[in-house]
Amino acid sequence: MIKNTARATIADVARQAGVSKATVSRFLNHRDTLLSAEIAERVEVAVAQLGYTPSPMAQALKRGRSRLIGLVVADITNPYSVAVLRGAEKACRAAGYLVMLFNLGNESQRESAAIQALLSYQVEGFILNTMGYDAGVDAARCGKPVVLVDRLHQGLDVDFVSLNNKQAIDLSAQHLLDAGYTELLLATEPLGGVSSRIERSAAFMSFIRDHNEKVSGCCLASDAGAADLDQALRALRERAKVGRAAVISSNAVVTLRIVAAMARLGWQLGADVGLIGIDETEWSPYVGPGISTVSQPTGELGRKAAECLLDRLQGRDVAPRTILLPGVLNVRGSSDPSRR
Amino acid sequence: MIKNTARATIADVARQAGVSKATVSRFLNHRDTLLSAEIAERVEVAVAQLGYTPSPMAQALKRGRSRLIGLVVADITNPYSVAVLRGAEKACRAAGYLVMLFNLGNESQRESAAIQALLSYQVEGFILNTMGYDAGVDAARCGKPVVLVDRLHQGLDVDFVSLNNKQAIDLSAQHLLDAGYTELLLATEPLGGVSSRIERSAAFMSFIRDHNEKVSGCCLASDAGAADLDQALRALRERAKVGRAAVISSNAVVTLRIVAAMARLGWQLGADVGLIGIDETEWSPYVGPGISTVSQPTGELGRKAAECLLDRLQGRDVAPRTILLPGVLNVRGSSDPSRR
DNA sequence: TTGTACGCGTTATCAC
DNA sequence: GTGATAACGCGTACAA
Repeated sequence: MIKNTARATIADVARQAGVSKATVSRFLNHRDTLLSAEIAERVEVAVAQLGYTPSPMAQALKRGRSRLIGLVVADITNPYSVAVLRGAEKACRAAGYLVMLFNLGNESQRESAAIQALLSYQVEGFILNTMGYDAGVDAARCGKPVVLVDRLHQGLDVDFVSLNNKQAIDLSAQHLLDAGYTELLLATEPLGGVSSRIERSAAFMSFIRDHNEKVSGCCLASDAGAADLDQALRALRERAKVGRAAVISSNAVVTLRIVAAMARLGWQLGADVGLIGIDETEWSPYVGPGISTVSQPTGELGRKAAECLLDRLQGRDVAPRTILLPGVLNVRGSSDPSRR
Repeated sequence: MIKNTARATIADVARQAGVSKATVSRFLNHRDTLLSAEIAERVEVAVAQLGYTPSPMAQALKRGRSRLIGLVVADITNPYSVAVLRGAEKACRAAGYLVMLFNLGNESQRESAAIQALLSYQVEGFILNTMGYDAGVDAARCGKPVVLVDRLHQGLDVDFVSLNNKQAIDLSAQHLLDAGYTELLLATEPLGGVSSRIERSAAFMSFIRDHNEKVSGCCLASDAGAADLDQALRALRERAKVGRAAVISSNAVVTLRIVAAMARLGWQLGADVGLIGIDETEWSPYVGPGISTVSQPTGELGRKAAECLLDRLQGRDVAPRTILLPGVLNVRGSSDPSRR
């Protein structure tokens, strides 16, 4: 194994090229500030020979710019977060930034610690997809730009990128209604101040109110155990005696819980109880008769988030923007038994 | 919104406490080197008042230690990688290290760039779950410890943590055999020099040889399109005229492809063709009659990888270790039609 | 156009 | 015990 080949420093390059460090630095940073072509040549060669790359650490220390962006996700296990992450990371990389990822593993009390850690590494801005228990505030307080994804933070008036929750819920509910389901249940994780959950519930209740002659429904916001969920589904079907019952699940995690409950109850997806879930996944088409979904434009959400941030990093100081992207309906057997 | 509160520096603390920077530094780093209790008190108070935290950047610059670990994954979309990542990140964090994640998005040519980027941020070591196209070598060349997860790199003799592929394949094949399947197919992505794929294929062929009186089988290593996969499955079933046919898929991605093919062909999982996949997923129990799997101890794999690295970071210089963890069988309907 | 000298925030080595 | 001081690798006034 070859030994510790210490990284070449700017001093090494300077020596090799027979110039001063300042000259090398200038060559690297502002090539426009014309240096004699001959010197430039010499430096260029030296850089190539030594395989020199500037130390971002030292650069960050000197100018405060680290070319680092902090990305905090509540739960990396959630495919939604990963998909958004991919889009954001790609956009940041294209702009010459490196993303430092911090995963909370659903321990929201670690949020402040995460921000602090990232802050200490001089990240220039944040993309936050977290619970928002007053942690993003720390970031904003330091004057670093912040973009929120999917979840608003109380008292934080910054750029926000998200699925258009109202549109997505309306799309789902209207589809269910069109498919002949009349008794609806929105299943979500406990609201707990998470804006997307709250918005989806509100949109759902609003839809129900607006269509109360044709359909009725209610919300189940809980992390309740299996027994409780089974009970809720039984009750739902009970209520639907005259019509047909269906569930809208507010994300992929909940969708899987509903599927598990249906399996326990021995009910057929679509036939016994309809189901449509927000969040498209790779497995949606293959579970039972296929699970209907509303796909989020996750890659695009991530890209937009990154764009907002980069925008501000380049100095544009505009009013906080809210970017809402529409979901797309994927109809499958779980909301249309005729399909299988 | 409150303005740019610049981070407090060690100099600020020193001034506030009426001591020198050196004293503050000593207080922070080696508290053992006794300082007068009175001074220690003063510094402690000043640190608290100013909410001072050392700048990892400056520390890294000075001592070369960044408390950063570079983690490169081939594809963050792969749940396996994410699960390993979680385990590793947790262990690193517990040891006071921050993980910098780099996702290749399956563009293996970016591997070298990733290592370079991470290297420039002075990461102290690497955990690599990548194709291994001679990139880890860069890392090792710099004398930084490297741990490989799941995939060996040619010419890189370092710590290696992985599923025991032979055990996992034997477990799968034996189970299929016990369940009455006699014509087996191992479906994998193109081998392409990826050690885990190669090992799984080899273990499979070895199993077939060792049990050739009871069972026969072959490998399908391809990223072939839908038509080709369908064709391969038809051929498989053809060969199994006298007995029953089953597929072992070498990871979750391939499992989903097989499921899709079965759906296209209108065949029943388990009854028409058996299936068992390496990699347990959250959806396995709910696709068709449930998909049998071999779960990898992903969290543990990540933890072990981190431990190996931290070990060397603390100076232990031992011979490269190979840690193989066993898989666990989850029998479901896809390999045991009686279950549903 | 190019080089010198200083400072970014730390830590380590010396004196005191 | 404690305080100057130099250095880590870099960027940039300033002088030349």
